[in-house]
Amino acid sequence: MKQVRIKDIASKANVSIGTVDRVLHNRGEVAKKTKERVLAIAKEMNYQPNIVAQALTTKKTYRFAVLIPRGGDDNVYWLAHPKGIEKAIRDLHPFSIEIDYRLFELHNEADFIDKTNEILTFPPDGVIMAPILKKEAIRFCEDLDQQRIPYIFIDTFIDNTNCTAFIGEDAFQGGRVAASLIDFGLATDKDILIVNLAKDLENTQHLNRRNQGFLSYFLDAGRNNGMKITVEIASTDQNAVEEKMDQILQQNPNIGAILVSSAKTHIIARYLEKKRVEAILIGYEITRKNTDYLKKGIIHFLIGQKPMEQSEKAVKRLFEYLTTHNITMKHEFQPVEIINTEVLSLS
Amino acid sequence: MKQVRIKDIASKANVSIGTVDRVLHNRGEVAKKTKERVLAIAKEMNYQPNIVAQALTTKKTYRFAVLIPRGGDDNVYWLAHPKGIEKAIRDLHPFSIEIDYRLFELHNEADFIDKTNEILTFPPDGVIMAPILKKEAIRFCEDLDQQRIPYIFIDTFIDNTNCTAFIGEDAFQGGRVAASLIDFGLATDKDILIVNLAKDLENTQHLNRRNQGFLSYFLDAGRNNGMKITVEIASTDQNAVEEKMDQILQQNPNIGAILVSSAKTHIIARYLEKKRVEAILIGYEITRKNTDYLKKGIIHFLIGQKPMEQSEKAVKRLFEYLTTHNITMKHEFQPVEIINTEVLSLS
DNA sequence: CTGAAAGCGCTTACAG
DNA sequence: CTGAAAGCGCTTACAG
Repeated sequence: MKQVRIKDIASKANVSIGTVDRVLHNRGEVAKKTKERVLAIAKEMNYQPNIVAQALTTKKTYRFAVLIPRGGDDNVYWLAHPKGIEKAIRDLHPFSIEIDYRLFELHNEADFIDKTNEILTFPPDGVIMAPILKKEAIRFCEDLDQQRIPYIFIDTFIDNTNCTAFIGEDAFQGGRVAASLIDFGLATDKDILIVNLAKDLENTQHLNRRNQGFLSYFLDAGRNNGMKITVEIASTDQNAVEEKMDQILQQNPNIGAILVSSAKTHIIARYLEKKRVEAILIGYEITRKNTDYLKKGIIHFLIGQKPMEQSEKAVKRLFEYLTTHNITMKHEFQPVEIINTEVLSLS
Repeated sequence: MKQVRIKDIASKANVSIGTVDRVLHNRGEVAKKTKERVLAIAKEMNYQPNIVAQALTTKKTYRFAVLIPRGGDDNVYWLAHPKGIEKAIRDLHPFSIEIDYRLFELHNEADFIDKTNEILTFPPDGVIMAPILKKEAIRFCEDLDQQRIPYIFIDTFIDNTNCTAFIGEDAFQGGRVAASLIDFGLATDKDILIVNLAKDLENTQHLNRRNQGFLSYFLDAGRNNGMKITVEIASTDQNAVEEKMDQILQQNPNIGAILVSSAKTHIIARYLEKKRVEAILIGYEITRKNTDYLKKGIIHFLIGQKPMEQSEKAVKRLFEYLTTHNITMKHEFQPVEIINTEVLSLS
């Protein structure tokens, strides 16, 4: 079981270590026959490069491009990802990784495309991306495939691409978790309101999966037998929200709990606070605006999808892939976490 | 800011690199004057060894002793720690770490002392320990100090030792989290029963902190204004538990929720199941026996202290300390997690 | 007490 | 197309 070195391969294949290296790295200039022989032997001996020696000689700095939406005070979810990336870089010390952040404006296709083009020109050793804009992302993946640059998806998954890995939330399960919390805290005869609150139907697929999970919980096992009412609010404008919510609550006086399927939970929280409506409120994402209402007791629970951990894993997987060509797990669902004020005060 | 090598120190000090190495590693055979000169220069140039080169030449395998209680089917908490350790070792690849597990029988002082002596004889490069038996642990720490072997505490902290770091649960906060969940699900006029269920008062300090946290929550903010009743059950024998619980519940018919402050929650769960008592039940630790009752809906939530993560961090910290002498964080409280059936099905 | 040389496993010019 | 040599930063005998 001891380490196989290129030296061992070389002597077995009757060539020099230089030739083995050329074969292993596909740098050409090797006779087809030799190449095949070396490859066969390497495989047979189960050669794994010593990445310590590699690091020492090349002193290579891996360059990763990170293509995600720009975070901000109103979008702390995406602000968290870079923190996870920095954590991974620390963990990977003393190997050297350089991150090239390309942050695009949410919902701005042109900006997204610009950023992808920038990435293609430097180009990086690997890409970590949130393929939120599906059409544009697929196009980009094709370009990356052509340049043989590996890429990992975070947050959102797209089928039929050659992504090295995907790391993200199991949205369906996230919905079930939200449901189980409401089920625990709500009287069984009360109604539940599901609010889909998102500008431009952003990320609808994700939100739909959450809602499916939410409803599936009650179909399977829930004690609650009140109505489940769903409402779409396409604007986050406070007035629009108020008007709509007033109307719904008036028509359904028996509502005892509200689920917001997106990170915009704080908007409904603000409404409940202003109108002094007593109801259980549960939503998604540990953003500042949300946690403020959590602390006030207006939001009862938040379901978090651990963005830091997602990005941290993405960097580690990509590095592992580049150094060893191993893929640990193609699809990895990050378990969600249940957050309330008390858990929050610890982190 | 580029890397300083021993070569740079050597030329500045007008000695050979061999001498620099001898000084840096305290291997003697160096004139006092030279030694001081080299040390001064190294410090001035802020020399940091290149651990990649180091690893390549020495092929050193770090040996860590792990002194924790033996896990088992009835003690899955301690079974989880080795998993975290293995995870850390994988993450630290290609550096080589060898773990020497010294698992002692809980509450067996003689066994604990035996194991500490075994550790002192081989001896390891560092120790990760759960200093549960305070007196014996302090004695051991003194021996380690003398041999200049660094040690990290997990699970339990002891003051006035030279431990490199501590990683564990914030038990007080864990109690608050449990309280907040009961507060969410329980009618405000119902009573709450706190069960301290532990053989031989094991780990009482930890359990006490949890209970203090639990009660502090209701003093601070809770909506519940029922009674808080505490009962000690010193035996985990099913009959003893039944008798005691029968008595308590008869005397206090208004109890709506039960908190078990230890991992023995499943014993109360079994009681509730058998007697068909309807009550909210919350406890600690994600053990198999507990999660079985979680799935049945008899335990509603478990508070987990992420044992795997604790041990994983311990290994990484110790390795970091040995290679760089940096201490990232002396005390690190692992945030607790809220677990119910739905979250569980993800992990 | 000190220095010079060899070697860890790999990559990178360079010579043929 | 292929091999031999130098070098990454460090440690380890060995010679003096």
